[in-house]
Amino acid sequence: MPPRPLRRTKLSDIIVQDVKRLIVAECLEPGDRVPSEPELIAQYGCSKGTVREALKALQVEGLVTMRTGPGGGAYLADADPEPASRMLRNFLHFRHLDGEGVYQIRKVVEPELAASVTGRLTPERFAALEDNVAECSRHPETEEEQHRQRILELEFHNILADACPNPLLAFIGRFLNEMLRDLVVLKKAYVPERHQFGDSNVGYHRLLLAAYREGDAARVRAIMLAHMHDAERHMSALEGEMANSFLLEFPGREASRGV
Amino acid sequence: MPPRPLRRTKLSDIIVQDVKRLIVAECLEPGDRVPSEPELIAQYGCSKGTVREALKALQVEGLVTMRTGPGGGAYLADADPEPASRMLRNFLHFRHLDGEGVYQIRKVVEPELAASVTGRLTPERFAALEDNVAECSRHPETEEEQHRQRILELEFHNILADACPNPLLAFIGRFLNEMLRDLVVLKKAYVPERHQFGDSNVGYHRLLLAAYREGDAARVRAIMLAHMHDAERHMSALEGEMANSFLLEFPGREASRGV
DNA sequence: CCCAATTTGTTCGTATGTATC
DNA sequence: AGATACATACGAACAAATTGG
Repeated sequence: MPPRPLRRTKLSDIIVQDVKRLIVAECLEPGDRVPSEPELIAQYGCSKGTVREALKALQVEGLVTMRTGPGGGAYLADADPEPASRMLRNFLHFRHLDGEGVYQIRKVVEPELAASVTGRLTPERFAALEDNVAECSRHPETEEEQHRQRILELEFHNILADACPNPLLAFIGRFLNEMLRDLVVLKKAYVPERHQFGDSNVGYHRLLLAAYREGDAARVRAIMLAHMHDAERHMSALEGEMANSFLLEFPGREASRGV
Repeated sequence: MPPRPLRRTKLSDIIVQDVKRLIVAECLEPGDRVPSEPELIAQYGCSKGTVREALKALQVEGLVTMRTGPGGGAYLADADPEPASRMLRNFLHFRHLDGEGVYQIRKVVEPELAASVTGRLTPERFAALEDNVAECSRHPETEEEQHRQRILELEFHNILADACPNPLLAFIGRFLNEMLRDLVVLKKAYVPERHQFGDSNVGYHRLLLAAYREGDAARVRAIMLAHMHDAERHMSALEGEMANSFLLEFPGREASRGV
């Protein structure tokens, strides 16, 4: 008989790993059922609290969602970049990443991303891009509206990311936009006289649309590169250091889902 | 008066958010104490299980580590890219990312990363790079050793990432290497006759070292770009589709910590 | 509309392992 | 070695949410 069970690895962690193995072994897809609380309790002969911790971990990792009621339980969540994005912000909270750092990456990523979606823009996305440009072209009446336009300008790049067939490249692009968005939102020392920044951005966006219509990937890449250099210049003139509170959720962040 | 307390958001999630707010408000750093189980129980007037779930969530997010015994409790973990990396793999498990996709990003990220560390390599890192090249130059006796050399070749790029002052750029570089590493580890259909791939890689690494010694960032960038194009060529000839089991932990993955 | 079944969410009490003093 | 403080784990119960009759 085993006098000491001697588990050095916590049981809940084992359950987490086993469920992950189950997911890949059974080729489960989003929406499929994974073992529920009672099932896991029976399978591992442990208490409710233990399996709840395991399910909580899977939940935080964005792999499952829990539903109450009959037919409820744990279900495989559909792929969501949010958990990865959140963890990456957690990580960066303890490092210092400034606007310069964001643009160092943006200058190489955005041109590649933009060029790669040439000829892949659906009419819907084209319309969304044109709507975005139109919305950003209006002269802002209030300072708040100007603020909103800045965020909308970033949405232009998110639409391009949505069209990008490379999921990792799209993720990186969206994440960079998110970083810049937080910076804009946080920026109290917002300088109104710099609305020429917005004009400059919209100008580049218009050039990009023209290049997309002609399907000229090389020109798209060149325009986007120039756009990034220009934006970096405006940005570095504006801000000192990027605010380091990536741990927090800001109002309106969840609004950037989809489109 | 409120007849129904009506918590629509789960209490454990509120605790998680509050603790995060506390971390940024108090400017806590890795190693600092965060409220322990009994403290949170008293503060929120809830049960153990609830605060345990909250702490579990913070643990999965890589923000805290738990210690037992007197003076134990929850402590702020030092910044670790692993949780973000894990979540990103979770996300990509449900998308399809192939070798081509990895190299699309690698071709723009690695040259930028490599160029940015020019003049920033400490003697220790220089020695590590030279050791790496020496180790990879030895003619592999067994197939297993050849396999190990491939992984070591990726380590060359990780050393460069360690020297990169941009934390996000470094993370992306390391993550791409991790993806390729999993591909190499998984690759059963490993083709031994392609050991010229290794020779090619080591050749580029030697050229990079020479350019670093001269502090020529432009040449570093050019060499790395050529290196990536060459590696992509070898890679795409080798593999069909990248294995999609990023959820799992592979043996030896934890060995990639540091250096 | 209510009632009943099902499943998660939460609480209390208790016991055990483990590290510190 | 013993006492303390903390996480870890178990079990039984109740509350809340959801579904279907």
